Amino acid sequence: MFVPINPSAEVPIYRQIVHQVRDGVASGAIPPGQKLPSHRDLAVQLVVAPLTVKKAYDELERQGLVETRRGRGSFICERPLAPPPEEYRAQLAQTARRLLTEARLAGAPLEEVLELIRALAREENS
Amino acid sequence: MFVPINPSAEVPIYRQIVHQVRDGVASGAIPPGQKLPSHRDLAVQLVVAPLTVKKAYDELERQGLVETRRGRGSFICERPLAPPPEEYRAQLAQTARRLLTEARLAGAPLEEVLELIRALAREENS
Amino acid sequence: MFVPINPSAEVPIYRQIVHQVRDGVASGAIPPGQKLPSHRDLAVQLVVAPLTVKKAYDELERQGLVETRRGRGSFICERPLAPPPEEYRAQLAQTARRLLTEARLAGAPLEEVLELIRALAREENS
Amino acid sequence: MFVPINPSAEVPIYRQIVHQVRDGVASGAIPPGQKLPSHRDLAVQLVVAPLTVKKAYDELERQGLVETRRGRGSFICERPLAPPPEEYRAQLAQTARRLLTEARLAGAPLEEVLELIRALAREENS
DNA sequence: GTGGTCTAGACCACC
DNA sequence: GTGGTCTAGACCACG
Repeated sequence: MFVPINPSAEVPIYRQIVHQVRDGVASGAIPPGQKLPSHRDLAVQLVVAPLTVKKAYDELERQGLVETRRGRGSFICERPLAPPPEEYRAQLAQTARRLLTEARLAGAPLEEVLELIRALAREENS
Repeated sequence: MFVPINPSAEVPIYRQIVHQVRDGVASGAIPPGQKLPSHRDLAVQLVVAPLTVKKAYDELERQGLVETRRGRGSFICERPLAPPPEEYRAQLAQTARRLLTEARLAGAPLEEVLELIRALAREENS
Repeated sequence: MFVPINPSAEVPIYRQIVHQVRDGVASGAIPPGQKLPSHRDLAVQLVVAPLTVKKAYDELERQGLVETRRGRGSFICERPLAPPPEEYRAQLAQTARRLLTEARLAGAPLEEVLELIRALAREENS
Repeated sequence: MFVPINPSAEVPIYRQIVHQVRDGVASGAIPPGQKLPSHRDLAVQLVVAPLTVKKAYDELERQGLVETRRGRGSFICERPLAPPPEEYRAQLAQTARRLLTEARLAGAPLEEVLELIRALAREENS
């Protein structure tokens, strides 16, 4: 369920974990209500410090994606999240813009970018 | 030609500068061979330390997008880049994946993402 | 493990540090996986500014010889390098050519150059 | 007789010119007594500033390799140079050491380095 | 004037 | 404690 962490990557370890959970939820791989591993267990599995996993879970809780019940563990929220309306669209546009820039510099035409996205979407739905 | 820096943004200042130049080249706003401002001048213009601009220029040079001639200044390369084929496509796919994740969590359907990209592409071509 | 820096040498300090590490790895004096001193500590030891050591470490990382883990430190890569095949041989030939030129102008015959190299090789292997 | 200058190279232009002359003399391509082009002519040919060529000629004169006669031009000295004994051997050893380091990191065995040098020596003598 | 390097100190995020 | 970034100023070599 979790893929290995890259400790040399530029994005901090705790955020790599956050992304993994968010991706899992967005793609449906992790269903609402699902119990997450204890931060200690996940730390062992990912070969990182327990505090680091804890920080990721805290971040997810702050984002309203995860709920922690004392003595029970951490769970994906049933109604995962209220999409913050405007701000999020802006973020979306910015990521899209970066994608376009990268594509241009790599010499990939627009149509190829669109096809790439369609392919990824199909892949995650299957 | 350069837009203001956001010194409190999460992405480091030097990288904001890198992105501005890359975006400019990708969109055609900065033509090949164009001389960039001296790193000192740009530092004044952007209200940052000269070393910070220097670091951005160094990075761009390492990426093969910019060429520096001592005593002359820095210039956009004539043939801006030998696209590192595999590696870059992987990067592209990863950015695309992040875009999809963000869209899903924001509740935006696939078609809306595709339309957003098309709109941005049109906008930059006009 | 590190020898003193010559701050008045023509070759920049940060590159002297790069060379020391490269030499150490090439000769086997610094084994793969070895942790390097923190750039602050090494700065104290070599009596240079921390940023200068940092610049050297960054360069080594770009060369694929060193791997940096945030909050952990910098380490010699386990499989130190994927030798960039062509480019590196060209560099080798160029250095060899400079050696020959220097030898000729110093009046040293070819055989003496060869013997010098053999002697250095023996010395480092012992 | 002169090969193009690389204005983006790390080694300064004037020194690239110095090297070209030194190499030419060492290999015999430029015979003693040979007249060098005027610094203005060479500047045109190499597409650099006249002052830069002048600086290279000055350097060569300081090294005792070139002699300038006012109104006549610059000439390679008849008895090109008194080899500064000790200092130069030390320099030689240092260059040899760098060659060995590069070779090791490129994975080239000692014998290959020796053969490379022999090949270059043959090449220049032919 | 331009880039190349270096310094001494600061603040922050991460582990 | 560790790396990551930034600053403000300095000096030098180059063109």
